[in-house]
Amino acid sequence: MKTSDKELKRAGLKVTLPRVKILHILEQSELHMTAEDIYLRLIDAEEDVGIATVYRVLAQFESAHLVNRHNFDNGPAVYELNRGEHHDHMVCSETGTVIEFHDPEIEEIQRRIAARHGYELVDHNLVLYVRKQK
Amino acid sequence: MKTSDKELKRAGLKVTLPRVKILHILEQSELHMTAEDIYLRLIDAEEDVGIATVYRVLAQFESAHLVNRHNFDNGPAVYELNRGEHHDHMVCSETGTVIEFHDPEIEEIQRRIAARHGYELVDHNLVLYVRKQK
DNA sequence: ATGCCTGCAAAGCTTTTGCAGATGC
DNA sequence: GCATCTGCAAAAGCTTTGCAGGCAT
Repeated sequence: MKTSDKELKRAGLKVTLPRVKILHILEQSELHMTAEDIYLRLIDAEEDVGIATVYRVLAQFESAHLVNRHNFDNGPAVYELNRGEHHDHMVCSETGTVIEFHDPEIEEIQRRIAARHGYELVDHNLVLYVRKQK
Repeated sequence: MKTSDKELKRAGLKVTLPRVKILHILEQSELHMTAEDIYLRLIDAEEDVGIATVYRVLAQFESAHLVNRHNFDNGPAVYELNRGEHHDHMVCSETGTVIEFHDPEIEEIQRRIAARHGYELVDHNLVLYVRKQK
């Protein structure tokens, strides 16, 4: 049994063709994919999977923490495989390029800000909108 | 002529009843309102304004930097009057309370992170999800 | 065999757009 | 008077849901 199959089992999900295919697509693709991106790849591969199933599977994967979903600005949601290391995103407002980064200092400051208000940090969402330097 | 009328003029917008009403509602309300919230207040006030106009006016206000739009998680977009001082948001994941904060240090670090990748910071979106300390 | 899973189509929800008439300047 | 603006309704874009049949275990 393949490791991706185990990941599905561990998440309490039956090992079905759509789920396996979608997991593989996420593993072998660019970082961020919309449900439609994934759907088109399935069509390309002659797999007969409906867009509704793509959304359902992605929602299940998200609950199981196999993937993370992001809502950049407006536009459709994008999904990325959860590879364990937390990171934030930087989006170029001109080209749409997405860069990932991680900064321990910024995370620490966030914790302090929350604490200053009597809270503890559970999660956060940080997106920098940037432009190429001239 | 009222100051809110001047704000509209300055933005290159004709002073029309829907625009004045929407601006007043934003001035006199809780921090974050959806287009529908605003629409309902207009209905309440017996103003005959369509939801399409609310969206159009809010988009114009956003272009004119009179309001800021945020997309928290999914759900509808929320709008808030631009009162000049930039701030970020902290949302309590248990009560839904929204707290505004501003931290110059975090802004500076963001600028540095962008610069480190050859970009300049245009804007950012930071939301902390927090929980009351025990 | 059974309960979970899927495709299809239809509906849902938020937001945008086309158009003919109304309004501000 | 003329361009801009507005309400209405319809469409668009993304996502969810109901249902009848299919598949994994």
